[in-house]
Amino acid sequence: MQMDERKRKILRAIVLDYIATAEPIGSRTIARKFDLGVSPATIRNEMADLEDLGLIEQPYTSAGRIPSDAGYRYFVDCLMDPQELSEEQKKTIERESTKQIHEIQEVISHTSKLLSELTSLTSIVLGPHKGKSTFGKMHFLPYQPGQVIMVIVKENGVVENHIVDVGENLTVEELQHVAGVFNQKMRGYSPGQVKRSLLHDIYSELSRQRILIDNTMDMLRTILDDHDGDERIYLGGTLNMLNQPEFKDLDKVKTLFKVFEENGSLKKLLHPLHEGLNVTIGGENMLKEFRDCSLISASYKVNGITIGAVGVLGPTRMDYGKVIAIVDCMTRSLTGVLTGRRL
Amino acid sequence: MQMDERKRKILRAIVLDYIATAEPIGSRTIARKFDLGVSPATIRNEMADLEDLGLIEQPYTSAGRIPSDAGYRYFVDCLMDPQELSEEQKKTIERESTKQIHEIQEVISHTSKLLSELTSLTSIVLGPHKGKSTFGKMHFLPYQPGQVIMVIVKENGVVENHIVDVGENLTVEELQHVAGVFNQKMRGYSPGQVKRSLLHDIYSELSRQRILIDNTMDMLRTILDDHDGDERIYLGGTLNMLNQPEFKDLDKVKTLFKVFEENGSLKKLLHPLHEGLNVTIGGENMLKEFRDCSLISASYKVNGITIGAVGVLGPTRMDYGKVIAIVDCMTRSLTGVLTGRRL
DNA sequence: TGTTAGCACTCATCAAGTGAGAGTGCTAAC
DNA sequence: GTTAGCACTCTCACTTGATGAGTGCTAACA
Repeated sequence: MQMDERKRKILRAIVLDYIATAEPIGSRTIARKFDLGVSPATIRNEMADLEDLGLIEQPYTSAGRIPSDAGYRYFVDCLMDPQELSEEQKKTIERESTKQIHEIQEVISHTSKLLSELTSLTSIVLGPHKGKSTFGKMHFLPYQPGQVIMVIVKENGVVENHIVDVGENLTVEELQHVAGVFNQKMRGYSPGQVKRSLLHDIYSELSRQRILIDNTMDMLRTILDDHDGDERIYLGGTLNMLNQPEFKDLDKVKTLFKVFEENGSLKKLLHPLHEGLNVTIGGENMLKEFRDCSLISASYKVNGITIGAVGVLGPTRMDYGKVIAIVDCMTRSLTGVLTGRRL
Repeated sequence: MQMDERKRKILRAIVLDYIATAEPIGSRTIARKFDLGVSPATIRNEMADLEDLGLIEQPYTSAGRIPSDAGYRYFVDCLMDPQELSEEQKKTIERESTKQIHEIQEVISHTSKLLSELTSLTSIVLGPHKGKSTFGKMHFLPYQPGQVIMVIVKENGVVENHIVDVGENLTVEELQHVAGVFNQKMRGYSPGQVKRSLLHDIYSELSRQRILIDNTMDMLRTILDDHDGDERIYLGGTLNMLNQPEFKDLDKVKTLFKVFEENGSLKKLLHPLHEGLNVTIGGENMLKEFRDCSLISASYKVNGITIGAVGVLGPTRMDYGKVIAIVDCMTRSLTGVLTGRRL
């Protein structure tokens, strides 16, 4: 059995109506709402075929039909008219995106908020990963008696500072000497890679400042080995999920929000995606908790290099056309805002 | 009508049983479960009195009774036996509190997590406010061509760093000169307080570095005027609320979580509290969304000065004795961990 | 041969009704 | 002052029946 034009029209009608109403749709309703020029009986026959093809299903005997995952997939791939955002919406995105250009974190979190507001769904944004977290350069600055500020510049350009206990008061020259040795020996390494010999070198060159060295190495370990610090997950509009009729069941809400809470799995969800825009429908999803959800995601770039991703999560019954258009526009805008900017 | 010993016993029984079962409790059940030595009928008479006193109420005619807000209040103030944590629990708190002593943020967020786990309720922790965010000292460090790292030490000891565009390449000496002027003129001021005259001084002393000055002042404004940066709210175990029978209604969950999302109101909730431990029951609460909730909160100190607060939020029907003991122990432990430490 | 009308059948949903159970207030006896 | 007894109330869970939407099948139709 093959899909013909009429089957396609009927499937399209079912998907569109179900997206709009969240109610199973019957042959009669299709005939009434969509002008296909055939009677409900004919539509019934076609629907039986569509069910055999696995594109639609019945929640229970003698209810209307709803699209299956495969049905949504067919719809997204073949039936959907590509949707354009209105000029007004585009302008909103442009305006909002360029509003907070101060810190990159603000840009990202603002993006997340905007996405969830525009779609009335949940947005998941994977913050920029910033290249390898290896040692670049170090400075010491005076702080309090017995303590100094250690400023670390990582090789990817990220700057962090921490307070380090010195042990006893050291002179500016001594501090500069210590920093100099670190800078000379450690560039490009992570503490895990620092070989015994190297550490030995540092110790032997700097005998008196043992406490400082130990504390500094401790600090470096926590700073540089902390891979979670980069790539933060930003969630927006999680509450929107509660408005979806598919989540009027408390247990579903619980399992869903549990996933939101531990964002490790969310990272996995967004990570392995291909370049450009992806649509993941229902069971195609890696997380079983998201079996009833679809994810529209896309990667964003800085200076041509993919460094993060944004996604919109909603029930499988979502307005794919609209959401895809919004996500697409958003990543373009984000890429535009970020390009030419130092992270 | 006065409270006598028997009335107290009955009220206590009602509160305890309702806390445990979440079901209205009748005279017969009280007589059976609690050994008061009187018959259900007598208890009924006493319950009628307690209802007249406003301490208990009936959800509907001929259901059992449940405590009113006033009933809980009486229970907490007069009837509750002060509860001690088991040695094991105390040890857990001690051990967990001292585990993450690295960053103060980690200590706080860990506290929040621990609190919600121990109570199976929602924890709200108000992070430390760090005194006045006024200018303390500034350093410049080399970064990229045309950019420098500006390190700001605020008067409260907080250190932050930001990248500043220099305009053109300046020498280390020039940078030090700029920093020196800032350090001399601005200590103790917030940018809002910087008078025109002072700014004029800085400009006139540093003619060539106009771009650097402008960018630096911009940065300072955002860094020092950002009051929200301090006093972050940490939430833990929000999902625990979903396990409470009083929140099996989705609409309640929605309004509750809406409050969690915008943490401005949460700050208000914790802020105006007195020193030491507070119990806020049901309608006593400032937020109408929390009318069905009680909040056990306490402030914590560093070196004798109150700098933040922790709270546990649950349904009015919560185990006050246990939660109070936990919150109390927790703030003590937190105070202990933080005391002697620089923020 | 594809399309349509008719019809019997299925199933969820809703409203009304019913009985059990828990609890109360009142009264009268102890 | 306390208690037993009793009529009464109200919720809850369950049943029942009507309704309506929708289906699949069959036979007639173009």
